[in-house]
Amino acid sequence: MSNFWTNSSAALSNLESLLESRANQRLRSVGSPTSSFQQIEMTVDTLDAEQDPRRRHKPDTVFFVCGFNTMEPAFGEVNQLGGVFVNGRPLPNAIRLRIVELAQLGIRPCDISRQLRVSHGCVSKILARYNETGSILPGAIGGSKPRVTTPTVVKHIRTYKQRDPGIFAWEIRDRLLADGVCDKFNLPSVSSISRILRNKIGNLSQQSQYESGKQAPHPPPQPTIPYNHLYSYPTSKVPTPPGMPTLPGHMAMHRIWPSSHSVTDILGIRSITEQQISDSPSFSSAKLEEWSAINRTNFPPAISPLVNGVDKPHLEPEAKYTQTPNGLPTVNSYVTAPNIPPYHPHTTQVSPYMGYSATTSAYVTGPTWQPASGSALSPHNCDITTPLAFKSMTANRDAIHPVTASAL
DNA sequence: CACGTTACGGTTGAG
DNA sequence: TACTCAACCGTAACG
Repeated sequence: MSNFWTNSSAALSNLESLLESRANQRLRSVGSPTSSFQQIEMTVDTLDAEQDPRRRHKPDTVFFVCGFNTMEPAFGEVNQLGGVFVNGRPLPNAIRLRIVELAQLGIRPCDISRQLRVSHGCVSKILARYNETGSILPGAIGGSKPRVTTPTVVKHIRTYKQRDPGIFAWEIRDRLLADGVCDKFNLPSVSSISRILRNKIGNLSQQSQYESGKQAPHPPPQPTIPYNHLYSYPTSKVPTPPGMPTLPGHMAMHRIWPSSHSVTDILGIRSITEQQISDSPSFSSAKLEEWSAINRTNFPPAISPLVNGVDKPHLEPEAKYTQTPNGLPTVNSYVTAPNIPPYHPHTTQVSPYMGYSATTSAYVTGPTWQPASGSALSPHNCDITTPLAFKSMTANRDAIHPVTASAL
């Protein structure tokens, strides 16, 4: 264990210098800091929007770089570790990814917490979620539960009322349960049923009194989709990625996590591998299997070879998000600061100017460029840089995301 | 000291 | 359009 710790620390150290020089080189190559930041912002916003259709028209919490964006600047708070966060909003994907990557390198959560200046509870939560779902991404925020009184339920209520105009709302409720139309979780309240009877069915009972004698008996209500199905994100909200088989109903019961949303895909591995395959017929399919064979459940941090190599099966939980195959973060691409600035617990409202730009990855810290405000605070400014996992992938990634790459 | 859990104050977005 | 409410968030504190 201690060996691993030593090794990973050394590796990390080497990697830091490697990436720092690489990032600095890139920054020089793109010109002014302004253009760099703007490019990063564009890239990051696009990527996040692609990852989460619910944010498609609205960027995630944006840590706008002061003076680089005409939009309203975001403000953050400083936690006890000196990291900047926005209350109520998820950490940027870059940070989330870093957490997972560092854990994969065998770095202890407490150390990750300190390095990234994220509370240990948050680190714990993100790692636990990653272990469970394979995704680093936050859950879907906001929205409402699906309505209980679905058209199917209303239809059945109508049927009951037609068959027995004198039926009470509570009896309807019982029958909905008994017939399997609803379960205890999505059973409408008596008041809801009354409201349906009043508003949606109206004079039906009266009408059916006249007609019931003539009508053929209604077929018994067919048990319909259980609530779980309803409560899980409706499949209509889960666009099936191109080339991905549509999930069978029982699969949709779970929160589907398309692999397009996995760390692997966020990092662009699939794109890379696919590209390699298409570009090079000789690319062994075993390579792909290699990726996919690495099961997330074999997550022991010190053992699992690559966080980025952990590909998610297509049927993993969490269907809320979609992501383009190139849902690539620029995680590995932020300029590191040689030293972590001291924690200044002055005000609780600071502008995370030098922070990670926005949502996904790319964030730039350190002395490369200083904001006009002179704020030394950099959210999650840390001295850990790129994971080892993708060292060999960077060239390919650059090709895939020229904008992102050029910004760094 | 490390870490899992939870209360809290906050944001978000469908209904 | 404004509001509600239940989902989520990360932090801080506790054990």
